[in-house]
Amino acid sequence: MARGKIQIKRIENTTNRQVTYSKRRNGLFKKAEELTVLCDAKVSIIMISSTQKIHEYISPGITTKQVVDLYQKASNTDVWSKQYERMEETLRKVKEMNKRLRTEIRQRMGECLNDLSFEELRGLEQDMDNAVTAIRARKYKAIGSRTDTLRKKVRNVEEIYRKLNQELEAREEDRHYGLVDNNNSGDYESVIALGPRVFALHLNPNQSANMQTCAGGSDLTYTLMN
Amino acid sequence: MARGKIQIKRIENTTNRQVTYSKRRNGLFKKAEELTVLCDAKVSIIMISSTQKIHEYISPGITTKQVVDLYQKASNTDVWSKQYERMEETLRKVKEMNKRLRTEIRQRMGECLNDLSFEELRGLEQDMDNAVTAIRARKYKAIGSRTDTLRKKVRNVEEIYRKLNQELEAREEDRHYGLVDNNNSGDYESVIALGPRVFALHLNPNQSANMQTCAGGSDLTYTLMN
DNA sequence: AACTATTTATAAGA
DNA sequence: TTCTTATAAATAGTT
Repeated sequence: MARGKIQIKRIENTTNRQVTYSKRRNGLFKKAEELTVLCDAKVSIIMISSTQKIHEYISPGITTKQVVDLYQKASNTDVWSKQYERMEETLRKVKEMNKRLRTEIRQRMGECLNDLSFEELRGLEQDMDNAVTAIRARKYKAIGSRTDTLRKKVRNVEEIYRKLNQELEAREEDRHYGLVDNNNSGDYESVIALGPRVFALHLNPNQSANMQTCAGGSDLTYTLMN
Repeated sequence: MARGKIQIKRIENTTNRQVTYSKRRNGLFKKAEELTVLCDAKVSIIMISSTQKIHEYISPGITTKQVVDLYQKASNTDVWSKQYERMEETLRKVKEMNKRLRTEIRQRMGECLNDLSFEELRGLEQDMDNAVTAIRARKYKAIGSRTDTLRKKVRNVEEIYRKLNQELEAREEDRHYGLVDNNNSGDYESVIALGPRVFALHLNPNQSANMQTCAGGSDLTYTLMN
């Protein structure tokens, strides 16, 4: 385009090629800039030189990412980067696995048994029987430990009852001898009712145990095991 | 650049702007093409006009995707972040669901029951019982239809047996009167053993049915129902 | 990187 | 849109 016309074909001389690349790249970017301003357009240029260097132009007021996103949207090409494709594949597989798991659960719930062969049905039944056995065993174990806890609570209550009775009897005896001791003994708080030998233990309904609750008089409140 | 210099600023007249956009776009693409050939480079141009139309140029031998991937790698800009993030989130959720499904299956197999409460255990047991019942019912149904098939096979064998016996007796009678008929009768193939009235029916072991197999003599082979 | 002869791009008009 | 064409801009080859 100056000092002689040139053929549009690869410049074999490396230096010349790189110089021309640099000059024309600037020319291209300048044109892009003018276009941007004159026509109120947005331009993204990405160039890769023969030496694999990357240069870009992007119109002011926009990012390359935005341009590419728009391009992507418009061209309906959203399966691009390798990573994206890999992730899509993974997602597909995980979803597939998910579906299979759901089917298996449904089968284990007694649904969708139509596509099982007789042998598969037999296997599933066997499997389920074993599972039920395991679950039942577990449940019994849970019942057992729950019962143990309850038994301990009962023992705790019985202990409180026993100590209270002891103390009460001791005080009764003391009264016979005209002695009254205001000190508490033992590691529990005791409030002794003056007057008739009646008291109440406030228990939660499910902690009732084998204590009889007597009506009237002062209330005795004990902290039970949880 | 011709017929008078212009200011590089937005062209207010819409028509002029669009005409200039079109002309300069072609110019830009032509320059990009020349650059591609002369300098052995790769160029990607994406342009968005003021009317939001998208045009692109891409050098031969490469795709816009490839250019953008390279650009992404070089600039460390995740152009796809939005979509990528969305997909990542989806993948996370699906994997989470997957994990829960696996746990549920394991529990339904009688494993990993530790983190279930007593009530959950009870519910699971109930559920499993129902499922086992359904599966067992299904199995019995399958057994039923299998038995039906077997019964039909037995009837088929009995029928063959009956016809053979009939024919054999007819022949015995004929022999009494000195007559031998070489024609087969009926829609089945019959091979009559000369000599003692013994024959065998070859059955698959599981198709044994209630036929007694007689030893010795010639074998009669029949095609049984499948 | 600068120069400049020449080619190329293009603004305005048709 | 396309063609024309005068002129601005780009640039190949040189320094």
